Amino acid sequence: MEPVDHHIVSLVQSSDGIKRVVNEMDFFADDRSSKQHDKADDDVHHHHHVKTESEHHGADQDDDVNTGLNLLTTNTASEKSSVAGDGITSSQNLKEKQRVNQLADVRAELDRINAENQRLKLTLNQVNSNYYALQMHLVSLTQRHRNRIAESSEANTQMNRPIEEKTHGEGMAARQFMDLVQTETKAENDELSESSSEDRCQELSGSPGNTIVESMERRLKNNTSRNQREDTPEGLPHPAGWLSNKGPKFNTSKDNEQAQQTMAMIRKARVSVRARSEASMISDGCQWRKYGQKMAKGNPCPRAYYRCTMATGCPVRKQVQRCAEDRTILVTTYEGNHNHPLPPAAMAMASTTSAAASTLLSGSMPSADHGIMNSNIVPKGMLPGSPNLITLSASAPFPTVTLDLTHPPNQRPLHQLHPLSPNWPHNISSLPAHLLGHPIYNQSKLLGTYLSSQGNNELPVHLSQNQMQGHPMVDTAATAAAITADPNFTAALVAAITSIIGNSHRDNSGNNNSTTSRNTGDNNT
DNA sequence: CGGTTTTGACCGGCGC
DNA sequence: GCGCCGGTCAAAACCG
Repeated sequence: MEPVDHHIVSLVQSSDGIKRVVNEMDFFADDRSSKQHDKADDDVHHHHHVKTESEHHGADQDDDVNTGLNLLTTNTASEKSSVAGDGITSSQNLKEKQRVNQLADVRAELDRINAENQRLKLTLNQVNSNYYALQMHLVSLTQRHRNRIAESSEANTQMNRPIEEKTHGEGMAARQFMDLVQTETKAENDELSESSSEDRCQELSGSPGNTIVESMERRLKNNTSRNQREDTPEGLPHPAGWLSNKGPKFNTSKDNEQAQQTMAMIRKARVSVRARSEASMISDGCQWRKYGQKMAKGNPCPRAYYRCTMATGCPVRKQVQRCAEDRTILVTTYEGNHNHPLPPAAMAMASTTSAAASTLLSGSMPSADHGIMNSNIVPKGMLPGSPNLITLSASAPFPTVTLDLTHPPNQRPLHQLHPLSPNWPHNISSLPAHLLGHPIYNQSKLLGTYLSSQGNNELPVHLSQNQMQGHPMVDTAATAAAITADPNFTAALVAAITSIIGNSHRDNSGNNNSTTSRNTGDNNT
């Protein structure tokens, strides 16, 4: 909303006689220097300019102060007459200026409040989404845990019962939750012989952005079968204090059907990552082979098509294209599911994009009841002064979630991103919350170590440990914060992966991006 | 020599 | 039916 007045200023400053008024209206001078007059901003300015015109028109009803509008084109004879010909005294001009200023001030305040309102709505929506996702995961974990308890010996039952009982408590502590996750993770490892190897492989695989979908599908499946046995999972904490009542629950077959339809739709979803990079392609840990390049309409930069070559027949594709407006931004769009386990490097990247996909998943659930997804559920520009991290769009045949990692670092200092800070951004806190317990979630530890290895003391360290010790949402969000706050995220990620993973997993991980390695010159490592 | 990139051809969907 | 467009194929070129 700030560019509104900024634009007013720039417009009126080009005129004679109104310049002083304009300067007084420049409430947002701080933003001026940071704004780029790219196409997107031009659109915003144009949008607000309409309001500016009406604003000035309203002022014209009281006084003949119409000069600002005419500045858009040329100074007309009528304008000159209105300024010089009517003999308006300086005091009247001053009053007029004051009125205009007050009007602009009120409008700016109104815009600001509206933006704040939208932001709060978004926050509420994200919180509900996070709670819903956690609910899904918790139901799955608790049910499996209960099954194990029923099948285990009494000794094991005595060990597990406290954990189970804790899950019944209202407002289960995160520490307890993570204990459960740990127990369940161990249980899953023990159950490897029970579950098919393919399923396990799927659990460990997934292209960036779709692993969470796979996981959620299985959780949904588990939840479905369990709901057939019992309507109310005992392990699910009561909504009060933990879950939102608005969160969709698959307690009926209708809900399950709808949810599975949603899953089918989401399976086709794409995850787009926007990151500033000089490289021709960001390194995400997978091996890719370029199979085509086309000039897409509306973008002078060619679009490159890659397919995953880490395993024969892997259906995962990705498209890489530079942003037309800002060619320093590289847009990578992933599609499909890996049919092979991912190396840690790829999973670290997946933890980022899966967060976006999970947001797509959770955020689309309510509207999915109608089979329609709202386009741009998170509109761009929703958060004044802060970057847009996640954008959902269903305008395409398949829903697309965009994870934006392109915001400048000085726009949101890292110290403001500390989880304990009151300035903790709500939009970031909505990120990968329900990666908890997901296999890729554990890779956050790697990512946190990567980031800390880059010498940035402000970045969260030992994320996984902290998450295991009772701050799952906060520190997972800190991971995303660290990612998004780092303008050179790709470089940091690649360097860290190379330094840490490369030693022990040199064979199948690290900077194994053939395309990137070939384009070493433009890789920002 | 094997894997990858390049690049024109080809295909299918979609709108007019 | 035709053209446009996005996506893919595949042969040739390229590279280590």
